[in-house]
Amino acid sequence: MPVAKPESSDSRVIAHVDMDCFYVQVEQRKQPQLRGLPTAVVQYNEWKGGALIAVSYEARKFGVKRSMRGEEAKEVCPQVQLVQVPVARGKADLSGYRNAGSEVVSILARRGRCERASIDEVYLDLTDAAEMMLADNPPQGMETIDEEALKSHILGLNNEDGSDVKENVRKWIHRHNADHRDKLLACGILIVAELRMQVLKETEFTCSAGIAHNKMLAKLASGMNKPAQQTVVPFSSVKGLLDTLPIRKMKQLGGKLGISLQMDMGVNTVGDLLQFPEEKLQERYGINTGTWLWNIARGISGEEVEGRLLPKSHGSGKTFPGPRALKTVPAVQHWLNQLCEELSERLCSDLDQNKRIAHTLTLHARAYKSSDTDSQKKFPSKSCPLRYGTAKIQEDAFNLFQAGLREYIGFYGGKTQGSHCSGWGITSLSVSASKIVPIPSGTCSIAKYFQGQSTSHFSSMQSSDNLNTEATLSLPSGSECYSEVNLSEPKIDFPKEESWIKDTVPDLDLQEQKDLSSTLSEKTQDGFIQEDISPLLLSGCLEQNRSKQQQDLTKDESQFKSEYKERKGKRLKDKGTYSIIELFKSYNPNPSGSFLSHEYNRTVGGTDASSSSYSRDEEEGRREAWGYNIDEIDSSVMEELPTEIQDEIKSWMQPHKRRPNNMVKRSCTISHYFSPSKKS
DNA sequence: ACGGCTGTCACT
DNA sequence: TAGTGACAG
Repeated sequence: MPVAKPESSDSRVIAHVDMDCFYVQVEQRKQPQLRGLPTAVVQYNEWKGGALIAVSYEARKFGVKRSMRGEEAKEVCPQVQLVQVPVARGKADLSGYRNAGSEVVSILARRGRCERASIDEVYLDLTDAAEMMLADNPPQGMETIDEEALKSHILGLNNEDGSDVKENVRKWIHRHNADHRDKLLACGILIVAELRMQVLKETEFTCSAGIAHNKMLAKLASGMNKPAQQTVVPFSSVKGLLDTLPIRKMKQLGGKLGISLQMDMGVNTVGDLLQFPEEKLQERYGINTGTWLWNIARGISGEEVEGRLLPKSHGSGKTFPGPRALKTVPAVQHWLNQLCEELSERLCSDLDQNKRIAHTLTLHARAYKSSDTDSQKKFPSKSCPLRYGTAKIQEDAFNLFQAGLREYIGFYGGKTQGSHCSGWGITSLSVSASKIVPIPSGTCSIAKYFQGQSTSHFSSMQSSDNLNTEATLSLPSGSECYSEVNLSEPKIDFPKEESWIKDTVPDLDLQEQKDLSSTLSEKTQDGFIQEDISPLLLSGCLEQNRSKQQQDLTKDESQFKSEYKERKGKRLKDKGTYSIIELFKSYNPNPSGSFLSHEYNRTVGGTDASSSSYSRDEEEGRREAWGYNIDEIDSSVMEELPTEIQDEIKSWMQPHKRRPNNMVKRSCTISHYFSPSKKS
């Protein structure tokens, strides 16, 4: 359910940039001969020509639509060029599109806070850039306005018949008597036009954009004139825009909530919403959503543009529709292995390129169960701490699947009362990695400190310091080491054939069932420290990049594990006497240089800030990734450190400023421009 | 037999 | 928390 956020200001300049039929453009850049031709991107060509997932504007003119099959598209447009999505490991591989999206983001992030909203959409907060332009070189004083900016669409601008549209736009941008908000938007027009031209020049991709005072309106506007155009929503046009806008066109109202508004409340346009008092909406839809609805009816949306250039999770999944459903455990395992391979690859790239580590692995599946009492039961999602390394991810994912399957099948091991074997089938599988946090980069002074005071012992092991600090200081709570307990659990050996349930799943009594299905969650509640496993996790990824002679490390892993456990216990017990310095000195699981050494050099070299690929907020996230409350660090430990380092640690530990979830505030700055009764 | 594959967010 | 569901493109 949507939630209302207070609006920080009603004169922000927010842009929403939306790539035009992005997948098509990516394919056309690969194959320039396709440019200008009606083109569509399809995935899985086997069945009815595959499903269309992107359609060029040329093809749309012929009536080709997304959600058509390739064959249908050929019927309405015989000359349509169908390009297949790349396939890897037997599944669609979207990495080319993801990477292309990153190219775009890195350009758009140049002028202000930038939020990657999806693979092909971005929000920008250009308020500061616009204010600066207004102060230094306001559009009102410019002699010429860029051609691309003049092609903008300005909602509410009176274009009488025969009038020169561009000339009207030029006048609007040049107006001296405009209010502050419109002048800011005028700056936004110029900035966004420039950014879009940059994108075109550097990536060959066109995009469309909306420019307004908040995200909701910007998003609405970006879709109004496509492709390759931009649309502006001046403050004064908001009411007129929303009045007749079909309610389902609003973001978040395209689903059940929108239907309910229509069916239950008779609301067909956003304007229709205005007649309902806030209390009525809250009564029907809850306090948060009620206020949110009341706000959006008035064009109020306080959502901030989050500075985030990178995704918060990675996933890899595949569906197995109908007859293709997976019916044996080995078949599931095979596909899980493929999915995990892809996921692992992406996690390693993320670690390599962005210095981020994912902490949670989740398995999702959909299943059907014929001949059973509750066949609509959902296959449960399961998650566990994520260990790096393809084989480990595969192993963990498979265990999650088995845990889910046991729960899904239920107490009787798949047998119904009539001792009839119940068939199950898996119709979709996906694995995802979440809780991705940056490896703290703030270790600069710590690294210097130890480099300075240590002997050869330390200097030869610089690269692992990063890991160690991360490992020992991070987030409390979570599991000790999932791998040690859960993975050594007895596993069921499945036969290759379909009837394994009948043949091999032992009949378990109630208590056993309970134990099995709750194993995963129980093991994570032991009060140990999640990041204790980090170096182990990482060693999995390191393995892949490491040369042979470095592998001696791996064989010491179990020893390292138990030492680690000891130390951790000690730390928890002897809180007052344990030294942070001891922690730093004692772990050196990776004596040779790893890929992390380059990160180390970068930060120590002091050139990090300029070369960082993080947005400002992500840099903050890096510091916050430690997630420690300063109070939780024993003062005697802190005192051992030089003040310089104490200060740095304190700076990472600053608590989040966060509003409680149910705090609903409303800005009336916009609302008082609307007439509805007492509310303003 | 399904739109497939991703991704985010809020609720409980 | 972990797990679920809604929504989007």
